[in-house]
Amino acid sequence: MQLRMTNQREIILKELRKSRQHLTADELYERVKKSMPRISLATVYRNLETLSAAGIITKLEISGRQKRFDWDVSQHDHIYCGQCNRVDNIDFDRELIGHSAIGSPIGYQVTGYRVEFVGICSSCKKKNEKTKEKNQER
Amino acid sequence: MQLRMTNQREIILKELRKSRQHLTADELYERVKKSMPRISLATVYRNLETLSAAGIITKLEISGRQKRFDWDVSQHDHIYCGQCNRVDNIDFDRELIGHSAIGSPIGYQVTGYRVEFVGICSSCKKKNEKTKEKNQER
DNA sequence: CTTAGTGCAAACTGTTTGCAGAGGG
DNA sequence: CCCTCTGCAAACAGTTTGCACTAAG
Repeated sequence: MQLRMTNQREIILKELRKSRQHLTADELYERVKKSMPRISLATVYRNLETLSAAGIITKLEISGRQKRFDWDVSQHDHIYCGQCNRVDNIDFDRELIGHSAIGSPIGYQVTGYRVEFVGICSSCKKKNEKTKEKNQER
Repeated sequence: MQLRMTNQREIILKELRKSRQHLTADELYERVKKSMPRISLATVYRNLETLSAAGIITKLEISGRQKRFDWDVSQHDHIYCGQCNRVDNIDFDRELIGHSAIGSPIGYQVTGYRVEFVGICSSCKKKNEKTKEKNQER
């Protein structure tokens, strides 16, 4: 099966890369629609699937309901905001987890692992402080 | 808001603990139905939510579509089979990941992290070997 | 030309919710 | 008795799919 570089595929890829973020399919759909109003959400889903299968982008397996897609194919870890679900990259020394660290995998053949950090992003932090102030006013 | 120990809640909890596994809501529903046929899936969902909010069980934030629930409340990490999505516990020295290991969290206040191992479970491994043999026969 | 890709609508999966009635404490 | 919990059905969110048509190579 060979890949064709269609117009929609090109725009999807361009928008994802331009965003420098970890977008969901529908976030990307909203952006792509601006330059290609008749594109369908299904096409966005299909292309994200195809592109990640081809290794051109990465599908993020992250806690939470929505899948996110990463224009950055190099291996790295993520942190997500427990409040707004925003995802960002995080520097983290993966070497720390050697295979020696793994105990009894009960018959599993371990093929990999993911480290996922949780936190509160700066904009939610600010939001919370404002809410707190408001509550104190009452 | 206080918790009532209803019949259905008790059975749900009992079945989850009895299973010694990391069940999804509908797997649990199937089991509970045997002793309480008129229970609804919504009740199972509601109770799993309530019980995990109360800290009596744990809701697993695991890659993949379905949520799973763990009768074991103590902190531990998991490994899941990339093929059948089965989830098991894994021994892993969490001390290895000190906060020192974390690089630039770009304004995040880090509250925690999850380590999730991926692999192929023993029964899928066997299944694969059999399939391979069959293919060689042809 | 051939066949991968598209838009649309409809299906599907996992989960949540509104409501009226049931039953724990 | 009160108020949380239940069963049911319907709604919901995110994603996938069948189909006839379009367009890339």
